[in-house]
Amino acid sequence: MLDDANTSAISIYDTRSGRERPFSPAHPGRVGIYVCGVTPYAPPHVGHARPLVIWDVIRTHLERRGYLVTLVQNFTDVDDKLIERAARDGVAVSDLAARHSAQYLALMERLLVRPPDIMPRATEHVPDIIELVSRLLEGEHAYTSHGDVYFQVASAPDYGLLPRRDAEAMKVGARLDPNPDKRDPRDFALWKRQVPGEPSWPSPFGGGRPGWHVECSAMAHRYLGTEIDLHGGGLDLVFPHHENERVQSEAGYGVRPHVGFWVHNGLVTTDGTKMSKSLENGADLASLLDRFGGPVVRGFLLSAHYRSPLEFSIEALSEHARAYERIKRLYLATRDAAPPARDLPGEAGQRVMTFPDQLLRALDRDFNTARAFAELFEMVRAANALISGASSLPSRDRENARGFARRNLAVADAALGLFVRTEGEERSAVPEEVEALVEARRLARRRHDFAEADRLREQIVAYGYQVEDTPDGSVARPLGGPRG
RNA sequence: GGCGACGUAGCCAAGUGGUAAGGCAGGGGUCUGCAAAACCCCGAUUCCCCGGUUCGAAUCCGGGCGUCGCCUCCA
Repeated sequence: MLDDANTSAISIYDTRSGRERPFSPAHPGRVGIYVCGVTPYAPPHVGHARPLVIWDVIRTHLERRGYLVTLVQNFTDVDDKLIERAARDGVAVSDLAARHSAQYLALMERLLVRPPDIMPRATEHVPDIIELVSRLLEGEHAYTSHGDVYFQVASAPDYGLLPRRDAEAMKVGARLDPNPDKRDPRDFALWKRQVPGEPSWPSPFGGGRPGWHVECSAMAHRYLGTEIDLHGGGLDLVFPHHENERVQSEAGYGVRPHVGFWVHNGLVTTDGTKMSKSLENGADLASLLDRFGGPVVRGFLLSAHYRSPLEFSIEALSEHARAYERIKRLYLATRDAAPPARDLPGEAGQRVMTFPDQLLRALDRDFNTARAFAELFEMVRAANALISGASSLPSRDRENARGFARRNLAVADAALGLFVRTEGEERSAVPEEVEALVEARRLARRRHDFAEADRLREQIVAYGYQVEDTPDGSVARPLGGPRG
């Protein structure tokens, strides 16, 4: 099934215009995406996982619709926070950044996220940053002040466009910056002068390091050119980060607009408030992955539309784990099914056969993963009804339904990333002792000694397993349902 | 204080003008030695409140109330 990229009906919500618009890239058939990554100074929490998973789905869907996608996601590996933390812990900034970047990549893999095409680091693009700052100085969009370089906000007449805020009001409303080196409180640092003990690089405007915001403009330009089709990040980056990035890119590279669609994801909250590293109320991503497995955490993050706020709790995650179990069970039950050979009867049959199209259509509409899951669950119910349940279908049709289910789950897996394929994460084998108890119980049931059978079941439960009797025999599963 | 977003069943959550998806929890049934799983049936005469536009509004407009976010650390 081939899709013509030019006729696909993808629409995307754009923060700048405040509405959903039909998507079309600057260059037909190709999409350049820049997503703001992290400043690797602390272990990630669930909130950091959201954009990772969302952009994995977006990227994959655009590819599925025929686009050639380039996804760039950066590491801002030199920054105030990093410097403070490194000083506090008595380690080198580069070591701290390297350690947390590596951990971030490992967690990304556990979330079943494909690595972005390019993952640039700010420290490896200092020449690009210097070049941009030089251009801004030449164009008089920036000025130097005691070794610092500031962007002159007054030179961007439309400042406030992205956050849709009044530029003058921002001047008044801005927190008073005690920095007398700035001409305007809204001005922001492009280059920070060298401070002993801090990382620094030589530059035409003196030794120092990049300010926050420039690195993204420079790296996006380096890998994607002057027109970025999709630019993403958390909603909390809209201002100041993305707005500053926008004005400096447009002023420095002379393109406007330099971004087609600004795509911002809603924030993950706990107890009704935003999760953040500084507040330390974030649930540690690594421990959640240990407890629930990649697919469940991933599915939870996709269970709401990406722009909605998402309230995190162990209960919410557990609830999603139970929902996921329905999908996983069908997956396990149809793994060995042969490909579908002919049409399925009835309404349920229609539902099952048309699923791939329904799923893709849901994603066309601003990557509506919540709706995609609804389609998935409806398909699962219809497939189960055909395969087992009250189905009166002949076995040939049932087998065919299994084939369609397998195909559908493969499609859903490709689009949403539902199932782990690596050995290490697969469900661990049932211990021998438990297998022995299952066998003993089978014998007890065969001689109709149900009291003994029930006693053995209790023993199996004591091992943390639950036994299920199916037409194909009895199987033990870990309590809490299938994992990963 | 300014700007923005959101407010849908017990809980989570789709739905942007045509008469309320899906999931979890709960109740009843089928199947089963009993369970589990699966399937079937049951839930908002109604979408925070009040007005307005319209033949028709959860959806558009105005005004309240509430929650959250941003206003130079932030995914």
